[in-house]
Amino acid sequence: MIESPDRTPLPRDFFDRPVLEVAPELLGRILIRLTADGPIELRLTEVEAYAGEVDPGSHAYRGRTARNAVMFGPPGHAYVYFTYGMWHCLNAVCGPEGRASGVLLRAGEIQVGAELARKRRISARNDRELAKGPARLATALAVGRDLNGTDLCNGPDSPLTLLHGSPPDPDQVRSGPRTGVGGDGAQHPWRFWIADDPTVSPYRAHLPRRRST
DNA sequence: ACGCGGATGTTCT
DNA sequence: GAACATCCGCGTG
Repeated sequence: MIESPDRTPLPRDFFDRPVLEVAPELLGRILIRLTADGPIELRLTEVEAYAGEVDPGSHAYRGRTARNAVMFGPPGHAYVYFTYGMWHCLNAVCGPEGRASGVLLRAGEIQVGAELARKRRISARNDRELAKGPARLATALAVGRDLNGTDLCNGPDSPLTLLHGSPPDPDQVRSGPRTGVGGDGAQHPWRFWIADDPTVSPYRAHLPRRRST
């Protein structure tokens, strides 16, 4: 028997908990993005936890700024940031309010609207690569800074919503060091993914870039 | 398969 | 002025 996925939205209470509890439980959840051309739905397969002001890897480590303000607000909202001059990444803010923690949504499987995602991800060589990586995920789902602060718990009429979906068996959840995080934030195994899932992005260690001229 | 450098612009020191 | 929660294309093996 296959149980059909639960298509009700995750309640705010789900996010209003310590981020290390929430992050692994986001695996298997359904992210719905409503675009003008139609809906895109993605099943989350890889996430990373960022623990706020106590976490050297977090954008909130040095306190509140204009960019990270949403992380300091109520849980269950989208924190979208722009990086490397080209890319956007999407987080789900967790609780309690003021803790400035969040979960980076790193990868997933596009289940609905793949034809829409392909238009934005021309370089993807197959559908498994459409959302294999945090910036690819945001690109595939047309997530930009305009969605920063969006309430993820509003229901399916919202531009961005997280549904209960079908969490994997706990035996299938893996964890390891976060990708692209260096320094004192590198050691914690705060990256979570579904075992053997082909849409999970490859691990890359943090590389200090040599400065060019 | 894997490693490297360039792209690009916002944010913070 | 440097770093950046990244990705892509091209080189080598």
